[in-house]
Amino acid sequence: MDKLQNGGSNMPLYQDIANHIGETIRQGKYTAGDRLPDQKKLAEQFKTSRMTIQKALNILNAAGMTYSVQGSGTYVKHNIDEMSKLNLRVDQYVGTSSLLGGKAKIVSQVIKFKVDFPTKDEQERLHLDPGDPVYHIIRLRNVDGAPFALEHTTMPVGVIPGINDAVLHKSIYGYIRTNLKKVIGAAYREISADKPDHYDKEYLHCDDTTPVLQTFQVVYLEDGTPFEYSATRRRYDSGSVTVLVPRRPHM
Amino acid sequence: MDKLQNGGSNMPLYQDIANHIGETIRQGKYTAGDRLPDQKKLAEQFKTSRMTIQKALNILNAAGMTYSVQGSGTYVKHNIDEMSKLNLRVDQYVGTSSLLGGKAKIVSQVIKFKVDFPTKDEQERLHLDPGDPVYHIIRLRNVDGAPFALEHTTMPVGVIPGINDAVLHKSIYGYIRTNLKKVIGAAYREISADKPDHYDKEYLHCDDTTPVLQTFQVVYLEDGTPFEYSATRRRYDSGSVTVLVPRRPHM
DNA sequence: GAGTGGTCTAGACCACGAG
DNA sequence: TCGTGGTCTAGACCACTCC
Repeated sequence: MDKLQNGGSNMPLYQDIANHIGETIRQGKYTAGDRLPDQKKLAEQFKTSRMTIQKALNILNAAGMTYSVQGSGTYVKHNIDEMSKLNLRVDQYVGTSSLLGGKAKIVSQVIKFKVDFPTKDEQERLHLDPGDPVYHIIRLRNVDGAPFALEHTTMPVGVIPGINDAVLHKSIYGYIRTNLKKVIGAAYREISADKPDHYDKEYLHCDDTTPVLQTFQVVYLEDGTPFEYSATRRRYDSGSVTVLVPRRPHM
Repeated sequence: MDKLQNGGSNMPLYQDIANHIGETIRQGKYTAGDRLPDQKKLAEQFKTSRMTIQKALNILNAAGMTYSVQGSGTYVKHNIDEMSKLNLRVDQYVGTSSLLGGKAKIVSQVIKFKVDFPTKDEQERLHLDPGDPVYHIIRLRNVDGAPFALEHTTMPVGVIPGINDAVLHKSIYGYIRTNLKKVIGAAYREISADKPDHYDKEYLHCDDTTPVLQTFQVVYLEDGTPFEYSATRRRYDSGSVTVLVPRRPHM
């Protein structure tokens, strides 16, 4: 019947089932507002237990494709198309390199690169002692030949050692994952508008009436160690920052 | 023992256990980097099964307090303090009324309130036909007597009926939850910088060099029906928008 | 190999929604 | 009252790290 042709996948069963049901929905077998078969039937259909079906449905619910109502059933939402597009955006790694679909050509120009002791503010944000050195980096990001953003980055040398010019021209995040084999965790962002400073005027061609969109962020490793404190500044007409605010969770 | 004195709580057991462990961590019994007792021990300690303990730990992991490594253990993160603060911000309902801790006094001044047919853009965003009427609302939000934000709101009359002047001066969201008994779901936001328009100049006292921070959002009900399309405009010096980007989830 | 978390089962009872 | 999803159990096996 509806057996999974999973084959050599090493994915958990509930993940496979979630993908399978999600695919079924996207194919239009169930449309907006429809009720899915109940958990007992799904368990029989996929020859598994109800707990496993529930894990699968939880994934679909969290992904915004369906929602469950106790005593009633599990239903297909009315805006899957948009939500799945939005989830893609949220599901991307932090860092400018992935803001666009990865298709544009990004060239980084290093404007400043030196090592200092951290300021008071940086000590607090990055959990550092006054004697722990940090990199201070300013890079101009050019997209398809045009200046796009200015990135002011501070990183602790002790957490992310071995940064050099070659790394700066490629991807710092790739270096952290591949060479340092560290797992990147959550990030905290603060988005604000600002008047242009002299860097913005020089490199982004701003004048006094050109608003700047600033995304300031602290990024943490999986274990909670902060490793990046940065501000990305862009002209107001170069796009926006998108956020998906999920439905209020439990805790 | 470590028995829970839950008493008359109607919270699920795993939620109680998560709260309990979280409280223990906050009290400093476990500090940054410490490993928690393994799941088997926790199950014995709380007189429950391992599956229930896992659900509790999943909550703590999702909340950013701990993280689990297969084959190794569950550990306390290094930045609980910040993360819990950030989670509070993310955990709040959408709408200006909760941007500040709820302590400031907010007074709404209705600048415009009428019913129209939707524009092309609004039809798309709110899934409407050209003949479905919408409210067009502009409100000035004053915080502690000073103008703080301009909210341009569009809502479908068919989804949110019965809006009137009394509702506008209080909370639209409260009206939706309490009177219409509808459940609010996820929201999509787009944050950008902009030059001031004539409303901003008149009501927020902007001049030509004053950047404006605009938060544009579409809010959905639990079943995925979009019910609000709005733009909130503030002066660049009135604060920022904060976002917590969680660790990349499964789907 | 011992110890850990991740997955999965085959049941059970409870809470809630709808007719 | 019946059907639904939510919770919970007491085990089991597997994948992974290295205590």
